[in-house]
Amino acid sequence: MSVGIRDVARAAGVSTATVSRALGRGPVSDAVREQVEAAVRATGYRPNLSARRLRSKAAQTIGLIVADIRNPFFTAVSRAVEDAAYAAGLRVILCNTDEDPAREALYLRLMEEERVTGVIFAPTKTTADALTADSLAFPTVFIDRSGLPGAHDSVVLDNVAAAAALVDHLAAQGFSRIGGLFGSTSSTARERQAGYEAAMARHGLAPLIRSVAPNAAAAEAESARWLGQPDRPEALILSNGLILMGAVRAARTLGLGVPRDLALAGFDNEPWTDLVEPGLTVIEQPVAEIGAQAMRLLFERIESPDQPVRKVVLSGRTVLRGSTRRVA
Amino acid sequence: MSVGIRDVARAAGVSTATVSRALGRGPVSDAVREQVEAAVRATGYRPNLSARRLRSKAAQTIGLIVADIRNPFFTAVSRAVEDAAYAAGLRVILCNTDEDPAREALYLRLMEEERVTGVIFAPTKTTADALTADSLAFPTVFIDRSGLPGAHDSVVLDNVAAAAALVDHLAAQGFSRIGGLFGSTSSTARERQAGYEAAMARHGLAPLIRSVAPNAAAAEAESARWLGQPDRPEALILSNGLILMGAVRAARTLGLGVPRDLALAGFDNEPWTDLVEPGLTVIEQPVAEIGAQAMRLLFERIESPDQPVRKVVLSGRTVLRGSTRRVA
DNA sequence: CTGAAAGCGCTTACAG
DNA sequence: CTGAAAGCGCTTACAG
Repeated sequence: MSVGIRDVARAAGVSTATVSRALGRGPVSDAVREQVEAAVRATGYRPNLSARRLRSKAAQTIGLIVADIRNPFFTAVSRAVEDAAYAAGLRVILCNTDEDPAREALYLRLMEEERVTGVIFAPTKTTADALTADSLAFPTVFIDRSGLPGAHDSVVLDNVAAAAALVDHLAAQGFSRIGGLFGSTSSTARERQAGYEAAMARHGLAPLIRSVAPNAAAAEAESARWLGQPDRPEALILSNGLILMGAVRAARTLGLGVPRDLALAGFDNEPWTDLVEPGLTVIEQPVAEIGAQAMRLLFERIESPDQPVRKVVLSGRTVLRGSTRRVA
Repeated sequence: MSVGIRDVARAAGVSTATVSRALGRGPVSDAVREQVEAAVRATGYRPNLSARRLRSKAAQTIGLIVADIRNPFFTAVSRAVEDAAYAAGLRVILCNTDEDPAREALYLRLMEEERVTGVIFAPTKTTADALTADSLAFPTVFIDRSGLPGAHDSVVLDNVAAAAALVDHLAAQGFSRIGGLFGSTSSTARERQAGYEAAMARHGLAPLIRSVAPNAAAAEAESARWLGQPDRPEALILSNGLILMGAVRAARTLGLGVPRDLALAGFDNEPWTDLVEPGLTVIEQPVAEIGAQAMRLLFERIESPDQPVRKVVLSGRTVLRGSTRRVA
């Protein structure tokens, strides 16, 4: 029924070992290689990847575990990862945890069972804090988020500097009641919060902090509560694109004009942020670079398992738009 | 080094066959099952999925091949597919073709080599038209797009009706120079174009049609050329969310007010479409339902390979917003 | 309910 | 460069 390597061998008049070599990079004569290729075409043979992986003990697979595939940041990063992986002849298993530690555990177990070559992972803070250098059975690079210091290779944004840049800009525009709404699940949100706090202190301003599940619906609800209060902030910093969207919706619903009644600045230069009036000031992350660097670190870790742990910190770019312009 | 089923068997004092049964749904005594589970915990055993798949000839895997993962429509559908798959104990391989027939061929081949249980596929028109009922070695459900009539199960929108609804609305608002910008790669764009043409004819209006690669950059460029002409349309229908975004950008750049200088209506109720002023009129697709129905068709096809081909046609919902309001 | 044995479809030393 | 044979780590008839 299904055609296997034996059928190809028979058709080509060679052994299965030779077929295997001809299809891989083994040493075979040109004449034999052509015979084998003809036999493959004639039989419609497709190698069984499960058998190949089992025997060769090389899964040729990398796992990509992201926190939320609806977040364009992760879609963009994952495209960069996939491009690099397929260019290197590796397949990608994409997993989506929804910021849920239970699902993270599930997928990490799956990675073990797949015997993956390596993993790129954006963990929740809960999971990251529990993972020591030797808790993972495969080479792993953290992305967007870091874990215990020195435990894992990682590629992250300079979150402290980026958040501070937003505060500096708002302060320079004359805003002083600057609030910060940060995600509750990631080390990255904490770092952005720390950068915010440090910068606020530097400007002699009192910090106004709330945290929220990093999705648009939760952010909208929390923003609406906050902005509905009489002593509401006059400017808001939002720690990612989803939270930024939630805040924009809340401002709309409450009838707050941006930036007249409320200035807005956030993270992630998503395609819609320059389309909503008057344009949203954001930190743009080098998404393609993050994905590419993560793959580079992963490949190098696979090559040299014992090399020191590395952390690549990339700078964000501040994109100034109308949402933070001081209205006289 | 790595712990295998033999190590577990030894630790539990049973045969490997018994371990295999205890881990699966084989008949084993409760006492033995507990011993085995204890041995699994003690040894840290993780089954090798490649070996399991090879031996059992059940990949427990479905392939999901989408045209563009940057398109939120496909991200949304893929989440629905994944939820259903993981609930059924199946893994998902997600592939992204970028509307490129060469990449589609590559991934279809990969699906064969993985011996997948089934595939959900959003093909380009080029590939769809080349795929007869028996050209695929695995059960397949087309999604968002259909192929040769009766060749494959599919879940699609009622594209003709949806496009007509947009034309009807614009015509009712008094617009007559209504243009249509459609994607160039999918059967779906063609159907939307057909619905547009029929409705225009019904209203006694002359069709104005252009087509473009279905991405924001190409759509922006084409829209800018079109809208820069003196006899430009006074209203535009855009065949998906990416093209809609491109058109919005072009209108911005040209300084055309919406809807004063240009009315805009499109497909896909993406989160940003109600945020850009004055809100964009769109057809909302039942994305979760599309994913869930596709999985249902796929499961039923796997169950009953010889049942008749089915096509599920879902209705879109017209969401009216300011972008199509007639300004006196 | 349990075990011994065969075998899924490949690749890879080992010889030649 | 090529072939015969072993074996990757499981599951599954086949017996009992």
